[in-house]
Amino acid sequence: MGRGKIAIKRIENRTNRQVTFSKRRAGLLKKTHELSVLCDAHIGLIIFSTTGKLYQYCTETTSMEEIIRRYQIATGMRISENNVDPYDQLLQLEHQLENSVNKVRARKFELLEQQIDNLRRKERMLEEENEQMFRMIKVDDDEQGAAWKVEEDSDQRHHVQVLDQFPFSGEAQPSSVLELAINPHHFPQSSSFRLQPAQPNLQDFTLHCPNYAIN
Amino acid sequence: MGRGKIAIKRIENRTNRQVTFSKRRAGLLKKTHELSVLCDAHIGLIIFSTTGKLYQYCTETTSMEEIIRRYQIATGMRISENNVDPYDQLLQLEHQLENSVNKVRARKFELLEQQIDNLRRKERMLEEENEQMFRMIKVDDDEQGAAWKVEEDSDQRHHVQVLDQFPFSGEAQPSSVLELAINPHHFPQSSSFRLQPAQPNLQDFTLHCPNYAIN
DNA sequence: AACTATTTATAAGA
DNA sequence: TTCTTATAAATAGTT
Repeated sequence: MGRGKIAIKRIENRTNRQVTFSKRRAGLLKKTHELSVLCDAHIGLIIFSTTGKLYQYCTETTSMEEIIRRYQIATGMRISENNVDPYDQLLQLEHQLENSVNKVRARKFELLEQQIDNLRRKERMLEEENEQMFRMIKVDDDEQGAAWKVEEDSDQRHHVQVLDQFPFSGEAQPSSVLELAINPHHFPQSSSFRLQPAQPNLQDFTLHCPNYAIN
Repeated sequence: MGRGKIAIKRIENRTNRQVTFSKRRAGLLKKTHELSVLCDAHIGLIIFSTTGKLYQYCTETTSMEEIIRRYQIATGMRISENNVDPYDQLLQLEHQLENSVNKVRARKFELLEQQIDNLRRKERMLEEENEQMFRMIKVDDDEQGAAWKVEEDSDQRHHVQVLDQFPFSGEAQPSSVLELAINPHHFPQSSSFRLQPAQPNLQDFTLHCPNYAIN
């Protein structure tokens, strides 16, 4: 329609394209409006020019938001599929943060459990030590008049020192909380306390002092 | 354009309207496509018929999602304004769940801290008890030949029993994890262990056995 | 932006 | 619906 017929393909002449865009855009908006009014249809038309400028038409009795919402419902379009730039980036960031927080939490929990384990072990040790001493006292009571001798070169408070040196794994805190997420094995299990040092000492002590007396 | 001219107002004749809708809809889609191709524009066209049927056109090199996203960015259309029904409900649910999870986590952490506190207290008690007994043995060693007498009616293992009875606050588990969020004071602090029972017993024991001897 | 020859769209009828 | 066709409308190229 015009002085000549044109093929439907991109107009390479810049000015020509711009002019045609203006004319046809107006025509399209007019026809959109006519269809909307004549046929009582809800129409949304969004046009972005090559330069990025926005032109739109929307049926009077509704809004573009309403039409988009209806469109999304009708097509089952997922919320995340639009707003990719600002929303998806936030979503990704959220996931990353969540991931980090979970790692921190897991590590924190691990440390607490280690602490509890260490305390439990220490407790058991102290109880056994305690009981052994009570047994010693009891035996002495039974074997009236018997006595023992503490070797002078043995350190009577060795057991206390051992406990004080107790290298509680997990009780030392990492310099930064973020390290927990970055290096979840900040405190390797191999550095955990081992029971051996304390018990043999107590055993030794007991073996070397087999006899004692209470008056 | 046609045999006669028509006014741009809703076509009341149902059949006529339907026919016009079909014809003009096709024309609009064609013209939309032509504008898009000729002028290299990004166009999205959404049409809902009176009966609610969806027709759409979208420039080939893009997607309706992309156009809607661009439109939302260009107009500053807020995300929450569309998808109010399904999205906001999910958002609220998410917030509620998050809130509950945080309460559960807080309560869990509280329980762990209580456990650690209890173990610490028990540890301190055992160490003191232990040290006292060592002091007794040491004194005996210094006062060579001296002896003590354990009263037969006192329970030598009382200290162990006290520890076994230790009512660790927080170690009993609530029946359901959800209870933690609902009732954060499931285990009141008032039911926590108190130190008094153990120490006096040991003091008593020590006082009653001031003298002992080691051979 | 206005003009206008032509093409295209479509209203009404079949 | 679809086809036909007279006619209205749109618009390409020109000014």
